[in-house]
Amino acid sequence: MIERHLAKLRARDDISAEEEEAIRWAVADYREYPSRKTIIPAEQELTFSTLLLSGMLARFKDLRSGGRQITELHVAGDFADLHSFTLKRLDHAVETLGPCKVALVPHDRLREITVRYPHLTRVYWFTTNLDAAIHREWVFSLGQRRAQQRMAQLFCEMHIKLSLVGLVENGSYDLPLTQEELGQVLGLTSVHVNRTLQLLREQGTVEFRSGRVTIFDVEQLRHSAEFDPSYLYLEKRPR
Amino acid sequence: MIERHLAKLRARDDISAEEEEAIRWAVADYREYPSRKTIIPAEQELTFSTLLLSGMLARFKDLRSGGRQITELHVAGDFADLHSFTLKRLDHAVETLGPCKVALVPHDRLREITVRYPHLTRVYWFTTNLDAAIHREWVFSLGQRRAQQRMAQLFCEMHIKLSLVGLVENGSYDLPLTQEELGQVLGLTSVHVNRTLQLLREQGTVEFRSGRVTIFDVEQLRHSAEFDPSYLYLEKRPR
DNA sequence: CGATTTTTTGAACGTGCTCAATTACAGTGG
DNA sequence: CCACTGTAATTGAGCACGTTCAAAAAATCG
Repeated sequence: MIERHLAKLRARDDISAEEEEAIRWAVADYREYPSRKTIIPAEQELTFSTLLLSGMLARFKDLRSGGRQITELHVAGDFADLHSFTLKRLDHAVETLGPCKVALVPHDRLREITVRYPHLTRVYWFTTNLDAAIHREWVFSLGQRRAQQRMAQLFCEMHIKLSLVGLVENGSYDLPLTQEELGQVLGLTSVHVNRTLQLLREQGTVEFRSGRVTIFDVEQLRHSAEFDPSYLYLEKRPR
Repeated sequence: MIERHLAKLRARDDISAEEEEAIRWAVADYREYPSRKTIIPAEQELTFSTLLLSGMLARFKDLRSGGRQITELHVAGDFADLHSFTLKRLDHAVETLGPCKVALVPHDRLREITVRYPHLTRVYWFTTNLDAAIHREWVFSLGQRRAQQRMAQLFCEMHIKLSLVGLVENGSYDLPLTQEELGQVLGLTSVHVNRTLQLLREQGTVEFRSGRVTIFDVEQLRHSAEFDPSYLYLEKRPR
């Protein structure tokens, strides 16, 4: 069940058999959720972290006056809230974007890992730092890129994240978002998302239809977004 | 020299005398830099992290086609790049916003801390997760708030961060940025920054002049930005 | 004091938003 | 199988926030 998670970790560093065993030991329970369900409310005291096994999750923050911003999209193999281990509560909520299976990892087992497995601790620390790097890229994107580039950048990012866990079939992958929600990721209205999607479609580089992205020309797409994957830290090295 | 750093840590959790000793041991060297100098270039292999003792630092990313986005502002007591310990290189650069004094902490000493001081490790892990929470708030702000709210939110955030290390004098603090750079933080042009500053000034809630922010009405300012400091995790509790 | 940077102002423009209506689509029950 | 319902996608028109370009005024620094 946690194979995708291990694949993600092993793409960045070696994980020993003993460490793998520790990870398996840390999982206390499994759970399934239906689509569009808030599985972690903001500000709530948490005693375990949630590891996504299949499906997709969104972290989001709401403005009292109506707006919603999605701050990260999680794919199978990601910890949705490993950071809740040190934060104890979250400044955002997490909801499912489709049916999801998750594994629950109690914080006291994570604490045990920090005591007994320093290297594994550093690897997990790395993964939260990777989330932060993705946040920075989104800050960059929202601040400096216009709608078209912004959307292209997102499609490139998801393409790589999903590739790592084997969920891309020749340039095509599931992204179970409505245009409204895509707008909540990109800081755009659904109307403008619709118009921007049409432009990209006409250019023939990428298409988004009924929750599925199809990239026709990766090079062109990356070029148009000035996409540089270095912030995804794809190289494997000792942490 | 590292008193401000300890103050910041101790605002969120207890740090024992032994842990304090470990932190002092971890500092290998001190350095000073002039204003407007890039002290950590992007993508470079790093073997130590930089702890800011005095002055202010900015993390930023450049777009090939010209734009620059500042992704975080660091104040005295912050580690500017503790995340480089696990990332090994950074996806952004760091520059001084005025004369700065820093302490250098070699990564191998941080590694030693992860082996010998699990609790201190969790505290440091927490601080990088706090950086990520600040990134999320910026993503939220750039995506959902308009210029005026966005600027108000930034002034509120810096007010709190600087308060924690005693650098606010009745609602007034140094923010050594030009309006151009403030625009690079907020995703706005310098022209619009100027006009937005005038609006805020006319409303009498806050003023920004020659690198210094003066807040006349904190409540009003927070209200106008829908500012909620929960993302700064100001409560002290065991990590 | 002169040189340079920063702030400020004006005017035209454009990207993206708002509001509102229409069309397409998916799921449901008869 | 089709009408019915609700959600999602699409289109249009007008508007506003923020940009661009350019110039002037003010502040800062040797």
